[in-house]
Amino acid sequence: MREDRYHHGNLRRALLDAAAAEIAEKGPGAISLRSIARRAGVSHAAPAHHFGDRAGLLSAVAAEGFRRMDEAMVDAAAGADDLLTAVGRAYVDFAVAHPGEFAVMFRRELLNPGDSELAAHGGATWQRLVDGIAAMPVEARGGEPTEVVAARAWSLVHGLATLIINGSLSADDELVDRVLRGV
Amino acid sequence: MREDRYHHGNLRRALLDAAAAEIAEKGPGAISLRSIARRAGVSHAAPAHHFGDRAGLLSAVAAEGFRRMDEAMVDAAAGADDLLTAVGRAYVDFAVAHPGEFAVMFRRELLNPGDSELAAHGGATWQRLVDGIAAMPVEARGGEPTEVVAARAWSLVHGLATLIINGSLSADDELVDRVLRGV
DNA sequence: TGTACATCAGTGAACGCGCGTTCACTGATGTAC
DNA sequence: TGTACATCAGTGAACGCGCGTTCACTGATGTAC
Repeated sequence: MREDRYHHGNLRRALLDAAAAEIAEKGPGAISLRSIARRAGVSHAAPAHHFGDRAGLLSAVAAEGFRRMDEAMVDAAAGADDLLTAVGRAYVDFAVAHPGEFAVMFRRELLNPGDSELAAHGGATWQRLVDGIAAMPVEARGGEPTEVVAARAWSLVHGLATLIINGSLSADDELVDRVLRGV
Repeated sequence: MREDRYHHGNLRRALLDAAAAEIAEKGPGAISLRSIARRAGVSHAAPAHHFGDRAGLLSAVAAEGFRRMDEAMVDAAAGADDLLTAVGRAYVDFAVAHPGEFAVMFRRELLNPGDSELAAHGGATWQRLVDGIAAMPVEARGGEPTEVVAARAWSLVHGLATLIINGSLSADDELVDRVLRGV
């Protein structure tokens, strides 16, 4: 695909990638429509065609993040013997591998409240977690209610991912495994 | 204390409070030296006297956050029977009560790398956690190494606090308690 | 196969705005004598 | 107690810059005939 054509051909995709990379490098605050246009090598007005405004762009980044993370978790769950650990591991791995997306996925104040794609994907992940735990035998979850086990599992993986990304904890594979397994 | 004097008397304090409130409302990205000057009711150039620039202001907010959180955790530890839960609870409670400070404390890209006060306070909290766990009897931590237990405890409280603040989990007192206790 | 036309993606100049920074200043405070 | 002076905290006008947004435009593509 030529790079210097008038019609880019896949500009939306290129802008999303540029945005994720920029966020990963400098945080969501440093991003602007103009900065990602520069990064993608197009005119400063082009991003508005695809996303409308900053919130629209970030919402698209977040929605794609949810979609991909959900996908990774479903893949990890397929055929795993320790389901909760496998899915948790997929959560942490995705976040560490895609820090740009992860950095905006849970930042409501940066996103479009009405974005339907975002709402759909965001809710699905939590529901999948709750369903998985509800399906576990009662003794496997120490007799605790689903809600408590789910909140604890989510908190653990979310905190671990966050602390690794911001450099507070090392990304060491074995440490991650032991932290998740021991619960 | 008069409010309309030429010399404010406690402007640094007032600016820090204004910054924390503004961050809690709109996130760290929305903050500027000018916006907190407006909020504090002083001229737009005044904040530069105290903090130099944006990073200096946010570093001061973060440093004070660490100092206060550390204080709260020390208080909680005094005389608690279940030390880890009490300290973890203090961590979550502080974060939920001070979302503005918490939102910048772990965001290295927003802070001054060389800020000595910040470095001192940031390291102290983690060290206190590690020391506390190292002092626990081996059987109380399931024979796991201090490092793993500490990383898990930190991940859990950090994730729980983050998810409550961004609205993903409810701030319900009993849920928090059960999530922390059951580990 | 060719031609005409509608549609769409991206351009580039222009605008007004809030920002950080600079700088000469003014008002208040503290200290020396 | 009074006076002079240094220091410090905060002011307000001015600047250049990057931003989002608008808008008339141009170039490419797809479709009807």
